Amino acid sequence: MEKKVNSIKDIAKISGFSISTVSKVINNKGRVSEQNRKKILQIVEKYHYERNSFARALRLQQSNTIGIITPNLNNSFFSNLVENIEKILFSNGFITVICDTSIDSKREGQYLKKLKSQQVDGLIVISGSQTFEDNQISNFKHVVCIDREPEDIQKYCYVGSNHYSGARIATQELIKKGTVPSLFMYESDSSPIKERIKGFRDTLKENSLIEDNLSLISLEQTLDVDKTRFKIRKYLRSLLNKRQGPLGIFATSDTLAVDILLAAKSINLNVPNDVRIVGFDDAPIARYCSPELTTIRQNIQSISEEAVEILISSLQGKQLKNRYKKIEVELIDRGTL
Amino acid sequence: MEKKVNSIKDIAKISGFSISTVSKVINNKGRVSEQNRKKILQIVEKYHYERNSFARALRLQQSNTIGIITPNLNNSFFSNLVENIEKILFSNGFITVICDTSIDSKREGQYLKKLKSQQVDGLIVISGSQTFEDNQISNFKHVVCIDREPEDIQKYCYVGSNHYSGARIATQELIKKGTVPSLFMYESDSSPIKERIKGFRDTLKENSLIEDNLSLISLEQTLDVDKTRFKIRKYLRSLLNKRQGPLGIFATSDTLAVDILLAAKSINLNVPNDVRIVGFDDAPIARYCSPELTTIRQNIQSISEEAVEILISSLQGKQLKNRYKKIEVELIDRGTL
DNA sequence: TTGAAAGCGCTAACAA
DNA sequence: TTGTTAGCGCTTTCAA
Repeated sequence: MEKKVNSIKDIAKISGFSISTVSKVINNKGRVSEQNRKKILQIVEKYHYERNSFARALRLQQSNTIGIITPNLNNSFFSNLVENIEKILFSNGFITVICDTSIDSKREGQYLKKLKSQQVDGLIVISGSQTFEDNQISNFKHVVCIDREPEDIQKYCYVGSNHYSGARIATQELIKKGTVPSLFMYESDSSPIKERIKGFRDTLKENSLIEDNLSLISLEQTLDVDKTRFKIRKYLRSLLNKRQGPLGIFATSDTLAVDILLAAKSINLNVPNDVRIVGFDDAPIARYCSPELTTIRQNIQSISEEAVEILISSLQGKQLKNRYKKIEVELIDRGTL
Repeated sequence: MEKKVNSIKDIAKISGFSISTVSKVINNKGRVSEQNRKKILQIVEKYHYERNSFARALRLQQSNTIGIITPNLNNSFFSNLVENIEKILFSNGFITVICDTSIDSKREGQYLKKLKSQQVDGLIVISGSQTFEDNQISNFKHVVCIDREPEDIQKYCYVGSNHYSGARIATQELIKKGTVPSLFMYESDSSPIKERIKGFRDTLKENSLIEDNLSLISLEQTLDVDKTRFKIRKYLRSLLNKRQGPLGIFATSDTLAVDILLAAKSINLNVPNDVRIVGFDDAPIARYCSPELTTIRQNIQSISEEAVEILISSLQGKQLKNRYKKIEVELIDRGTL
């Protein structure tokens, strides 16, 4: 039987050429006579030689590996993003290491450390901490942040949806339908949420609508489903007392929107007659409720593509014309408006 | 400013010890005086030194990397599994490379190749092809399959839910509620589906219920949501004609179950009065419909833990007592039964 | 207890 | 056009 071949040295020995000649052939670099190239290639084939990527990475000081930091994979927005990015990177010859931090900055730190020692070539950070532990992230030369803007926006590249415009569209539509909209959100001071709040407020103002204590409703993120819906019902009742005509609600996520929808139904409110709802994301769940959810769609495909493009440009040392990119969103009008 | 430290050599220089002493400290191996150990550790800390894993992998001929092959990340069952496994592996010191095949065996092949040249130590295959291209998977010494049983069950380790028992429970409950159950499924000949069908049929038989042409309803997987629901409505109407009393439906996934729920509502059928439904998985969506879905919960946590445990044992060369493990499922009774 | 040095497989600068 | 060789950062054997 053919003996095990695992190094370029073995190939060199078998073929009778030197290591460097073989290396040139394998990497299609430098000049080797056509004849010898073929000979060597044949032997490579025959013995199923595969170059050792560690030795290569060690030598080249680059790994062809990209790290993705994600808060979790339970959320369809994140998992979709990760899925897309991973595919695009793979087709560009990169291996992806996915790090699920569970929104735990300690874990995030551990991952960053590991990624460092893995010497990833670049980093994609989805909705990461605003500021990183020990500023560990500055250890990485090529970083693209997605969704949540990093504090030091000069330093890192960024791609995200135009949350401001999304919020404006949603709010405007709700007003058009004759409601005085409220915004329902989970407690958060992330940049996307801030932008949405701003878009919401600006639109209210432009329409000469006055904010009151029921305009912005902020729910604790820790609550379980039942408690969340219980709270929502309470708010809905208050709103019913205070507002004329149908209620208008802009929810900052589709899951929250569906929670509201379900809460409304449970107190015999009809959607959209009594309550009009616009969500955010266009998550799969938007089509799995009844009526189907009207929502602002984030273009995950574009976000992924842009992020990878920027990252690869950065990796190639290209001058980046666009370090900061906002992707447009779109109203998907279904049954809750 | 502290100058950049990236090798054990730097640490050696700074600390005044030799490379090998530093190495011993870092790896907690060999004997080093307590005093010096502390000194070195301090410097390691201070300079945020992380050892280069390529050099290590090259030297040790092992990567501490595990590959996960998954059909996709859109499905909460898979993404949950991946998330859990990744976490457990990470806490065991492994890096995970996640490969999303989109159920495309060509992509699967490419990934397997890449993983091979990355020299992953082991492989976890979630719901992979029954048989692999070119039998590439036999290139890997340590493989654990999850969910879908590999053809050559002798060769690979396996962990999955007890689908048979899950189907039996669901069917039995439906019968208890006075229905003559039908099973709704997507076309598939994967082992989990086969087992569920068998469980369903066996339970029917034991209850002296005769199968007819509406007992097993198989939907094309390619259909979009609207078409799927359209078909479901058709089947529902046929069932209404043929069956006495409330309809009983066991759906092989929660998404499908919710499709059925929505289709039923859209033709003014009340759930659970007119139609009783049991799903499978206990996906998040089960709590985002109304009424909330009664379903068979797969214990993703246990599956993940078992799979990793088996993989690690295999990696450590331990004799495996259990190469084939079925995890029990559980009925979660909510509002659709 | 500590250190010197070989060598994992690779690439690339340089020599022939 | 081809070959020799240094060295990437690490672990480990063996000597001091």
